[in-house]
Amino acid sequence: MATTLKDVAAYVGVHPSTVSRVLHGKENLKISKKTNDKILKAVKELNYVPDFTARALRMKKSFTIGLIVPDILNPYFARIVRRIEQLGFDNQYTVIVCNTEEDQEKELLFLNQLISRGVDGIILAPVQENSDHIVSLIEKKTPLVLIDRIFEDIKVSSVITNNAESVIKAVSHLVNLGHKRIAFLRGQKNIYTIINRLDGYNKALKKFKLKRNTKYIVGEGFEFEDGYAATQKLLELKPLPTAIISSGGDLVTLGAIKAIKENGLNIPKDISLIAFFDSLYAPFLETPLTTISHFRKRIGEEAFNLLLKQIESKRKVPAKTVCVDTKFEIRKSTTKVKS
Amino acid sequence: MATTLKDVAAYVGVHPSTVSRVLHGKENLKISKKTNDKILKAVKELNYVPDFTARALRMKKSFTIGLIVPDILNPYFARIVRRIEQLGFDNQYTVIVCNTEEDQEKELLFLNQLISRGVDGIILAPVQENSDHIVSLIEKKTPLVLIDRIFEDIKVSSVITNNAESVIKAVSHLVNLGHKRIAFLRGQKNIYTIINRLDGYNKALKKFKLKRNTKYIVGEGFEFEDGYAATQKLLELKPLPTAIISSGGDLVTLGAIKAIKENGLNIPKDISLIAFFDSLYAPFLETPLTTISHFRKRIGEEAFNLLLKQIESKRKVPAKTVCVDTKFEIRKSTTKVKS
DNA sequence: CTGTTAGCGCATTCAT
DNA sequence: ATGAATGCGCTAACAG
Repeated sequence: MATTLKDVAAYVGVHPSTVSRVLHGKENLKISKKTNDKILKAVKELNYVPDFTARALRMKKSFTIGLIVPDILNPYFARIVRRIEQLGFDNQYTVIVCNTEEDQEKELLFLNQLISRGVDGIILAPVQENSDHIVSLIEKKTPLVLIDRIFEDIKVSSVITNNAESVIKAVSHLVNLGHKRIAFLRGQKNIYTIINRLDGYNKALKKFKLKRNTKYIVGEGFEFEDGYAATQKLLELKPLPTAIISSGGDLVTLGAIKAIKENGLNIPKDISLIAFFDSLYAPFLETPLTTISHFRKRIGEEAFNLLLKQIESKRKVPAKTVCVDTKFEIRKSTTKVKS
Repeated sequence: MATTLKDVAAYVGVHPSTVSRVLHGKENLKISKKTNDKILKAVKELNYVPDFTARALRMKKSFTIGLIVPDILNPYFARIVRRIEQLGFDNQYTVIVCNTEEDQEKELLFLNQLISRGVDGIILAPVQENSDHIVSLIEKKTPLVLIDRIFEDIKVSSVITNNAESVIKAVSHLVNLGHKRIAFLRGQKNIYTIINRLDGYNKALKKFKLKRNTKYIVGEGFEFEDGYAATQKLLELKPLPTAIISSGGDLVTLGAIKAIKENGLNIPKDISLIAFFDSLYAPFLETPLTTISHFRKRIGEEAFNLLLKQIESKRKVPAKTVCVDTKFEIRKSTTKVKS
């Protein structure tokens, strides 16, 4: 049995409430130095640790936040999660991380679990098949911050990245190298991020007056195998694309690389590759990758701060969307088009 | 305000305790189907979600476990964490993940935080500078499982891997390729895992009658830069080693690769490399790596099960140490020694 | 079968 | 400056 407030109080010979007051000591005006010291000493001696559960129940504040992401194995989310945990630690918040694996049902389950545990707020990268539960969360005034993926018709604080612009920059780079047939490996479908990247792709085609070939847009999933399969399909096409932009993240890109290699093609000699890629392995790959990467720590920080503001402010904080830039790094996977 | 048991009870016209019973329905023998249904219906209608905090306080059981690892960005731990979270989810436990960053003080802080939050048990990959807090944890009978790193003089359930044997296998492979000057890039010092790997290295040298050169044993840290610096030092040595075994994990190995490249050396032509490496990028690197990797999911499972057994058993469960095998995969980073 | 009572450990309001 | 009383939401022991 752990020692409680009551134990400490009995030990010193005061009332539990006095001990409680000393421990929080907002207005020290109201406690005699003598008992204060005695209590502090007793706390040490008895090795008293406050019971967070009881406190949470009483104060209706758990000093816990929930963080729901698709998958912590994804280096993109891993880094964001790490940063948020760090900031949580610094600010006395515990963070509970949940992995949806892009499963909408799990997201809902986790959300309820977190609510039931009385978290003070939630940071969520939603699966985006459905948004009803998110709306109802907002209605209940649960502090909430969306990352990466937002619903354009729902007003809520969020942190996103400038996906469209990143792709335009990438296409521009390829165009400068003489590429005209640029394929787009979408990765997952129907996700805000991907939709925007695709949007950037389309805009770029228009801007640089390139012909749009629907067959050059492939990919439905976010796993290694999805990238592999989609790229396979791509490489069976008649006029082969001379470049691919992989927007599905690290795993999808790895799958794409495997497919390209298996088709006896060389990166970048036969085909150039630009990828949304966040792991630090990019420079060490067989062909060091030209990448679009994220300032992941920054994203974590923005999200945490946005949430903390909501939690700690008594009044409703107006929704705010922060957009974080991406980083374009040219390495060896892009080169001039074969003439 | 969320709806409570009381609200539901009032709505139906029964006593709160009845609602509670229905919701847990152990022995349904004791509740009339009629009220049961009425209550269930009310729960739905009022969208009642039980308050975990209150329940935890009352039952002295939080359905939460703590998981403390050095760093979730490390693919080794990331996968283990993911698996444990998954199993937690399946078993109705929430898991709180903490990253020590190899900081002993942080470990202690996290431990106290977890205790204070009333976790039902803890899985810990300790920093291993100190073990007092772990001993006192055991004395308090907190269910505990150590992973990866254990203290030989402390009896507690744990999951480890057969480090020494893995290295012997690696050395054997190199010896078969004709290598005689094999260096050992330790990575971090004074960690159970590393000590054992080094031990395996020494045993292997003896077994294969290779001369031991203290200068061939380098490395003190677990970061990219540590691997880079240690390898630099190694490559300044007079008779260059013909092979390196990197025992410091993914980041250290990446650092080593960078150093080797910068010295104008080729893997494996000039120098062979075997690494403890767990990310799935290994086959995609410039030189696909010959690796010793872990069955990380398995490790997570063993740890979780060991913990769950302790948590759910009423009587003390005898400490048990599970050893999980490693996987040796030969790729392109090892070859016959130059003659 | 169901209501009553009690209390987990704490913070807080009201006394004094 | 401190004690007493109350209750957060829930479960469990005991009645009936």
